[in-house]
Amino acid sequence: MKFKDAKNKFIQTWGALGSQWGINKTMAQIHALLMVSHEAVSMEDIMEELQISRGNASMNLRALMDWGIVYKEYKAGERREFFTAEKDLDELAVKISRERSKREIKPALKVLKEVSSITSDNTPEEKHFVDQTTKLYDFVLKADNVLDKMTEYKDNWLAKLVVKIMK
Amino acid sequence: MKFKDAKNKFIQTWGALGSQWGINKTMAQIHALLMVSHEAVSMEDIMEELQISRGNASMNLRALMDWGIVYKEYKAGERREFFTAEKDLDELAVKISRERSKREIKPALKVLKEVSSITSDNTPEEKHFVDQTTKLYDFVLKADNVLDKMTEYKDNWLAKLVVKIMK
DNA sequence: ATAAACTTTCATTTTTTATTGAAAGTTCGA
DNA sequence: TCGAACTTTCAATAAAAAATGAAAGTTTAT
Repeated sequence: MKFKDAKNKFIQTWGALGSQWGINKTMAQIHALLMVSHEAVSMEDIMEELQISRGNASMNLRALMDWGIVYKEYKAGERREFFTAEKDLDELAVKISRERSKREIKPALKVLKEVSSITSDNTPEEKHFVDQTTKLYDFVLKADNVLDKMTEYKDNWLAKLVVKIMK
Repeated sequence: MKFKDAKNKFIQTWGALGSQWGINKTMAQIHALLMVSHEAVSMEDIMEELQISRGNASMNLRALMDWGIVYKEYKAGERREFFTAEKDLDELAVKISRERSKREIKPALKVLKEVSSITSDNTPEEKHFVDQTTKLYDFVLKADNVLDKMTEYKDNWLAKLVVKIMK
């Protein structure tokens, strides 16, 4: 396979993977493109390479920057802006985890806590509801914490996590 | 909050969370409904409770069964089928992880391996591409394995994982 | 073997989500 | 302070995904 084909295949695959995980295809593709780009890329070049409109490029770049995984870069003597992706994969994992936790998990936890706190009439149905949502709350909270620690400690996560949990 | 409201809120929230993670809303809602249902529920009741069509219910129940997290149940003397969800959250996590790995991660890994194996002309651009995709392959492979072990060992995952990795 | 009771399928329609592109906004140099 | 070079916004449009519902399929009791 030639470089150009490989690059394209990578971008397409990353885009498809993104969709399956609730990230829009173009956003994932831009990210893919920047990840494997040696140097910062201009918006014009992103539009050209991915065959997308200016507005689409602008909005998705903004979203990626909001996620903290793409950065603007300025080149001396150049008016336009260039973009690079976070290329350190540990760092990338940390940022994605943090954002998803903040945006999705934490709000879900809040609701779980709320709904599991109804004062039950103690019909078997209600008891089961309270029991199940309470378990779910505990489970999600625990998972969220583990993920938080794992990413916080990066490479070292296993050792440090053991210490943290043991003590 | 009353039971009915709490139940509804839970179903809506679970559905929204599903969408954000690439699972269709109705599928997640049916799953939510079954999770907090004391007893197995008929298709008719699911349709009624979620206000969805027969076709929709049928297709999403099928999908949930394909994921291995919803089961058919037959009641003595009843013609129609009833459905229940996997309620053990560890088991649920295992099944979801396994399926996502099989359906999404493994195919992505295959592509990553493929594109990182191009014979580079050694332009800096190509070198960076190969380098980055190789790192990504290693990273995803490692993450996939950790998740696999974590879910395989369930409760005990930390202790066993330490043993596994140490030796 | 038939029909009632139920489920699945899938072409069509609806809803949701993403994209476009042109107008408005911004920044910078002269 | 003007205008060129660039970016952002957002109403309109397009594309993708999900839902409908009626016909076809299946199962079971008689």
